Amino acid sequence: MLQAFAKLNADRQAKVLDAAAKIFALDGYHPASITQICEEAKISNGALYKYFKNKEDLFFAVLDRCVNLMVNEIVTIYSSNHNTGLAIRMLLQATEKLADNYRDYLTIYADLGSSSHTVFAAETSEKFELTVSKYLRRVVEDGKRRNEFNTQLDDNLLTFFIDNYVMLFLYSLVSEYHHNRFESFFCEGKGVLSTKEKIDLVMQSISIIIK
Amino acid sequence: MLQAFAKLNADRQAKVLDAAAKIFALDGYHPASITQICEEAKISNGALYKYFKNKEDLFFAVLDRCVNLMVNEIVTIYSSNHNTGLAIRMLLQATEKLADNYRDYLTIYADLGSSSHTVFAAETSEKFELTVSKYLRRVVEDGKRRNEFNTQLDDNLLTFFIDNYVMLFLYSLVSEYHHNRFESFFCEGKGVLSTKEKIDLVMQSISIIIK
Amino acid sequence: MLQAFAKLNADRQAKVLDAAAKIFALDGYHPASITQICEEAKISNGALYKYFKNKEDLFFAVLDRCVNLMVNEIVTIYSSNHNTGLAIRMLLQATEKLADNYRDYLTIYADLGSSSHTVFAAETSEKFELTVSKYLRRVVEDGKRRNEFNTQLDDNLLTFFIDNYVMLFLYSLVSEYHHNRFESFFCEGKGVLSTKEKIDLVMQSISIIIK
Amino acid sequence: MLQAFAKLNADRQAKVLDAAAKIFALDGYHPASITQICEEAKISNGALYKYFKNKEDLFFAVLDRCVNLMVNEIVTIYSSNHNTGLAIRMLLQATEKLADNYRDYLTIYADLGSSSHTVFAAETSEKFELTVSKYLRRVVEDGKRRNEFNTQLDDNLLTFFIDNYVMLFLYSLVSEYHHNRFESFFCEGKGVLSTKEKIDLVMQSISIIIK
DNA sequence: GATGAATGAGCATTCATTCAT
DNA sequence: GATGAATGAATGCTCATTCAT
Repeated sequence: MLQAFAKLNADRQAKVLDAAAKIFALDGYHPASITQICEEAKISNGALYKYFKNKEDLFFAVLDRCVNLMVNEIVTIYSSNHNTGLAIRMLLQATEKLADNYRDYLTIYADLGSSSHTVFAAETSEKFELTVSKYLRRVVEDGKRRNEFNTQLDDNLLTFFIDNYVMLFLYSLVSEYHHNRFESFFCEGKGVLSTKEKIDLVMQSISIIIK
Repeated sequence: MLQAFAKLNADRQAKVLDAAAKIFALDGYHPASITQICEEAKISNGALYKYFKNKEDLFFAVLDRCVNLMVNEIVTIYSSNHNTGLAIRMLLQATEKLADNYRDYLTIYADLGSSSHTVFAAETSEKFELTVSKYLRRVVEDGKRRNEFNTQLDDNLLTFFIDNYVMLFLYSLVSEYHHNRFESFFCEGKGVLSTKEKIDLVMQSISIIIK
Repeated sequence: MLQAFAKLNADRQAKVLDAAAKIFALDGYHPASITQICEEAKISNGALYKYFKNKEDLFFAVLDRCVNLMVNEIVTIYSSNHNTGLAIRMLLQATEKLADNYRDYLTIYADLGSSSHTVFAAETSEKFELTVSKYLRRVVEDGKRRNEFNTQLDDNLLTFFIDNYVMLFLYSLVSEYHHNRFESFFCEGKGVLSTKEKIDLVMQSISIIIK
Repeated sequence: MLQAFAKLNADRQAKVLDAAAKIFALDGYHPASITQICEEAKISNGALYKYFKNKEDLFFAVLDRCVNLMVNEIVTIYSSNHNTGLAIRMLLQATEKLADNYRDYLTIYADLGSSSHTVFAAETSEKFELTVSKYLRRVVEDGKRRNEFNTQLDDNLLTFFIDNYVMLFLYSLVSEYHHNRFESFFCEGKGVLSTKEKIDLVMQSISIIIK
């Protein structure tokens, strides 16, 4: 990101990044075309290159916004103090909210694991994963203190357990492939599960470990 | 896939598809270059277009082989009749074996969820997922019959529960990103978990539901 | 230059290099456009990049041909054995011939001294300069042996002396600027000096040192 | 050059032109970038286009200053009245001084002969060449009057003779290429000739025609 | 008057695909 | 049947120039 972009007002910044996010989410990094992004953002090609050094620089800026949006969403629920089940449900709902408001960013985040994005993944994902796992670790510790778990699994395994669900739930919100996979277990490919129902199913599944 | 390719002997077919798989696995579908694939396969550019209509057609052929290899691996353990824990462990080990012998194909499979591959995912993934979930459903049913579970979760949720672990374990074998995520729960990014240890951790986690 | 170009028959090679030379001569390296060169050569954009790694690679190929053509021309007069005056005149006539048959290459050669071409000059110019100065040194040595000089200047200075004329004569053949400068001394900018006349003037001037 | 530039005080004018000269000298006209020039001159992009109609207009302004600086330098030695040898040496020293104080301008001047600068050469070079050749003609006439020449060459050829040396000496001061060529005659590429030594060599060479 | 953000035509280069041999 | 040379549309990117402020 270059100086010129930092100087833009937040609205215009968001407009450009959202346009880029849209195209990157649709096609992935490599097939996404700068021309298309410029059209979407309604700025000229030259303007984009005043804002960002190159395509990669733009992508990193999108990833940055991506992480910020996601981390913010977690932060809003962070200080809450609920019982284990509710705390987990709130994380799932925060994820749902992200998918509603910032679907493109969430899609990009979910794509970071794919091989063509390996190069970009490292720094980016860590920040979000750290936020989520910090949240979950607190949930686990609080839960243990309150004696709400009915299992002897250590904290690491419990956090891992819950995070797996959160991750695959997140994927199912933005990837057709993962959505289909999710549904295949419950409605034999009829494609009718709403997000609310998915949350309920995840919660039922997680409830194994909760008293 | 065109007639000309079908007529090739199996070895030559495998050589071409393996070469394509290697390049597709490395870069993802779009960045992968036909020229590179031809070089890897030691065939001429023209030959490739005698075998496949276009890049997409080639990719589908790779996906086909991908699914066959993976399904075969599951099929070899299908008829076995073990207690629930061992049956699940065998599935994880089958996955490990795939990563050892056909890493490129497994990588491609793991990439199918990403947005730039959405177009290709539908038909392909279903077949493998179906095989796995059929296997797991039998494991669940057998386990219930033998009263090896200590939970009231219905069959769907149990299958879903186990499959989630299998899926993320699979991802962790081929995606650096998912491998790091996996480790982050257990060794704070020191990057030292072997596949065997990962299997043990997954098994510990899954053991919650087994008596 | 890539393999693909080496495989082309000499005619086609020449056609491509001549087209490139024409454009490079007209505009200089940087302003010259690949598109224009392709049009001139009547080959597709893609073909050019099968033949040469990039614009620079193409330019070096042109420079190579340039030096070869020029060196060849000198070589044809090399073995001759004339008195000093005639030997020098033959060098000037060889240069004239180059300007007639390969004007674009000679133009490019003359441009190598300009700052935007500094990067390319080193290897290229040396070869031609060496050929010329080897020729002139022999002329000087032979002349001295035959006692045809009426000056005590050492061999280096004599060679330098003659080469200066050759160089500026060469420049005057391809650069409007140098042609005008040349004429300014003799016909007050009327622009009427033929190449033959220029050779005569140079020979008159050089004749100072010859008995 | 636009009105706005003419209104600037001389210092500011020089600052802008010197900046432009620096960049033009470094890269040649076409590759030189307006942005870089503005940065060098510490003025805004917009300001430059208030001062000059376009890049070409700016270049002409630089050429104008170029010629003025060079002509001035010659003018300072013009009225002197020395013997032929010294008069010529003074011209070479004036050239050396130009290279010391206004290297960029001298570089640009030396580039005017190259094909990408043909468009700009005409008007510009004439003025300087005229000054030089006027100076040399006077030197030649004075020399003849004083009977200092030992040759029958007519005035034109004598002026041409001397000017050739001056020109190539000038080139050798600003063009690596011509410097190397110069040295190649005297020190076999060891790259050790100082400007003073070059002047001495030129003077030795020219001394052929002086009694 | 001065700024510097915005423009968009133009560039070098790549690559899936075709087709004459 | 097989080859690999040729194609040309499309890409990321640059830069002289304009113009609202």
